[in-house]
Amino acid sequence: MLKHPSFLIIDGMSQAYRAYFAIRGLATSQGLPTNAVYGFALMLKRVLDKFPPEYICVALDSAGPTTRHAQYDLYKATRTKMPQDLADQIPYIRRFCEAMRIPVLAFPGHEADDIIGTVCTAAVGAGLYPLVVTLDKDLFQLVDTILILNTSKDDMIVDREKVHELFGVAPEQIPDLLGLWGDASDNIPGAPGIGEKGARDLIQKFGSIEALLDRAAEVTSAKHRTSLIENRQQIEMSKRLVTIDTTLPITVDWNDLKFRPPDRAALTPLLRELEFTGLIKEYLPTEAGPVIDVVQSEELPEIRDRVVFEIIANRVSLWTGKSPVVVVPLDQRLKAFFSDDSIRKITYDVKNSIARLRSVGIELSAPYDDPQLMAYLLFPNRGKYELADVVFELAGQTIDDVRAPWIDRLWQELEPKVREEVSTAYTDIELPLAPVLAEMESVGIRIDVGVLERMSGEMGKQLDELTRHIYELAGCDFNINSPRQLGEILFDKLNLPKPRKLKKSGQYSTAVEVLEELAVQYELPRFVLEYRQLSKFKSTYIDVIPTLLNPETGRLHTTFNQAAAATGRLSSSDPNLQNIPVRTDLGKKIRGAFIPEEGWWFVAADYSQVELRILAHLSGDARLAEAFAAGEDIHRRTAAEVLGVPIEAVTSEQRSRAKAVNFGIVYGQTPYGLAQQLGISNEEAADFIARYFARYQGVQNYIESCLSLARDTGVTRTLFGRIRQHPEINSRNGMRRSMAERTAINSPIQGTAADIIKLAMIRIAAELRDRNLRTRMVLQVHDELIFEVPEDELSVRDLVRDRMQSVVKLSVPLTVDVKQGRTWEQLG
DNA sequence: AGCGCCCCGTAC
DNA sequence: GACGTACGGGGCGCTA
Repeated sequence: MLKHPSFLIIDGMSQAYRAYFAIRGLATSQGLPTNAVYGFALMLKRVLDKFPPEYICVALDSAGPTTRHAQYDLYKATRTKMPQDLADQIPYIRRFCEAMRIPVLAFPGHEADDIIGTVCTAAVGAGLYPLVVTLDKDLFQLVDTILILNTSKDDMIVDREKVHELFGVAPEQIPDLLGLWGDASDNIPGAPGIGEKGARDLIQKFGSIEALLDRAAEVTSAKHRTSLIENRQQIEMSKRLVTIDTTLPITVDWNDLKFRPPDRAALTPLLRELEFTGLIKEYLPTEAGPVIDVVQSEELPEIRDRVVFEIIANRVSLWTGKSPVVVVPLDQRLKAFFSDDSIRKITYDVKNSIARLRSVGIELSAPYDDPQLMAYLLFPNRGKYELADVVFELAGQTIDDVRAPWIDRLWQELEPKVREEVSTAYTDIELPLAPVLAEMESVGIRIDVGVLERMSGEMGKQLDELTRHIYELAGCDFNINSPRQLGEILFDKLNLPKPRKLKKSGQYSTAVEVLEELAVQYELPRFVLEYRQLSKFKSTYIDVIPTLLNPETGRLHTTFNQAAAATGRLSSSDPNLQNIPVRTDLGKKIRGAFIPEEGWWFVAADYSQVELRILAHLSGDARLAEAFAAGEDIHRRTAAEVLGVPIEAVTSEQRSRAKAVNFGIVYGQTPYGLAQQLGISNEEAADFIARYFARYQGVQNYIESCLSLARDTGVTRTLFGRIRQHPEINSRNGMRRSMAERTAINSPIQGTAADIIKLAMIRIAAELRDRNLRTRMVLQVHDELIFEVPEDELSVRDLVRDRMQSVVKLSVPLTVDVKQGRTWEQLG
């Protein structure tokens, strides 16, 4: 990813500050505070190891007023003075840089930002690629000229796309954004009443502060419009203040900035003086050889039958079982290695590795293994499967930058267990699914951004209006988004009938059931309910999705998390496309923004009642199986059975109650839960459930045997052997025990459904490929697959239905409904 | 400022 | 307390 020759610039002040606050209490035995120097040195080592540059410098502020103070006498006026024990460490940071032979650039009257801007501009002119280590938002305006490395965010590299993702605007619009937003730490006022969100919306719409001020009359929010008109000069000045000057009168001799090895004679005593004994080893290794060699791929060391690989940025780390870890560029020369079927390739997070390899035209060939998927299958309750977490849990070790040997160690430990415990789920489901998911993520889904933008504008207006009404009815302004403030207004100020209090916070609940009940009688909660829905949809979907689009293709690329849900389901994030609204009209409108390629179709195929069918299969309940075999409306049939009425006589009310019971059974429902759901008494609910079990005794017996097995073994399994532990199944704490019982009932059912659709995805993906079809799978929503299909391939509807239905043979039929449409909405 | 927890709400 | 699985936004307190 990084281009060479690279030029590394450390924003010394921001790094010193960060280290100072992040590390507390570090000092030498003499009492000299060293936390900032230490943090700085640690950061530098990490950065140099990971991104060894050709040129390097550190930029520092100088004491005294700068050109910005001349423009604005209150510049940084509110900033508290640098703490003395940090100021005392700055000379040591300078000495440290000197010993490292890294030039320090600082010029009286000029800020580090402007120095960085000027030097980087010159560097680009000299054919270098600057990488700036900083936390300062201002510098993001230079991205493209530079890349930014954020060491406190897992070494995130910020490029143009990332700036867009973080701020919603292009790098060159950052001064406009900050000019409106202001910057409290530098005492830059910005536009009063316009915060981060407001500023972003306005800049996205108008492009720049100049255009915005010219066309202020077009601004829809009255608050924003007034602020813009009244504070014109202040806003223009704010923009000037946050704009980085790239034209300082500095000349750079690139020979001085060449990256050189440290001056050992100076560095050793300095590190001793600072008592950084650990760092002496890091910076001045005495061991025979380096741990990491950078070599060309022709020089790969002798390979054994398995090789661990990891791809970071544009480098591939390879580990063959003994030092060194070899680091090679990610390019076509590795093709032979990755397609060699005599080598077992081991990588952590194989979906990601496959995607990275495909980006350079390499396909990962079997055999391969992924200890992350192994850990997920063996311990699905963990929730997090970052390498560091898993190593810590399994080996109790804290890992460092050299990760490949840890991956190997995990593989050695987990591989036999996986083969013993969850072989089918691993070999036949998760491993072959990874390349399918990688492909789906890379394909993405097309978005009609105009639909969302129009909705956003309209909803913004409605929200402004609702806000006005709500404030009026409340008799004061407050934050409607704050459940606490809302609760106080409704129940303390206005004395509406008080609801239950929440268990963790003791606050009044303002959940939808509570507000709906109040809404029968009062106006305010009605408005709040409307506000809630608008604001939820706008902030979660409508305003977020456009910021996540690939700017070149206009497509949206979610991440399908393969090691996340304890039951074996996938999850989706950034954005979560598995919870796009579907029920309300507004939700449908959002789905209308998801579109296939011009002239193509969406085809959706969903399993009908898959969890109840699985329950029928797993339980062997004859009555339930019979209903499915007969192709009956299952909820209607349940109502008829439970209420003892003919199926034709079931009312829609009765059917909907039966539906709630059917769902409840799958979730391990209690009478109380059902009563809440249906608004009936606990006794009625208990009676309903009892009648259900009397009619469906196979289901009752299944649940009992499932619990009994869980109590004995501590685990449950799906039809394909996917395991889940239930450690609290025998807990003496009743609440925890009940929770464990519910998960023990639900997991085999939900997990089997997950296994089935995953198998179908693998089969369908293989078939689409083998038949050279252009149709592509774009989404999975637990029991539904969505495809993007060219007009002349619409016959894949039959293929998809058939493969989904036949992927596993159950004692009841699996049926799949297929629909097609020109938007996602039309698939509903 | 960044993180984690809480409340709330969306999906299946 | 009270029906399973997720993700995520905003509020808010804590910490650094």
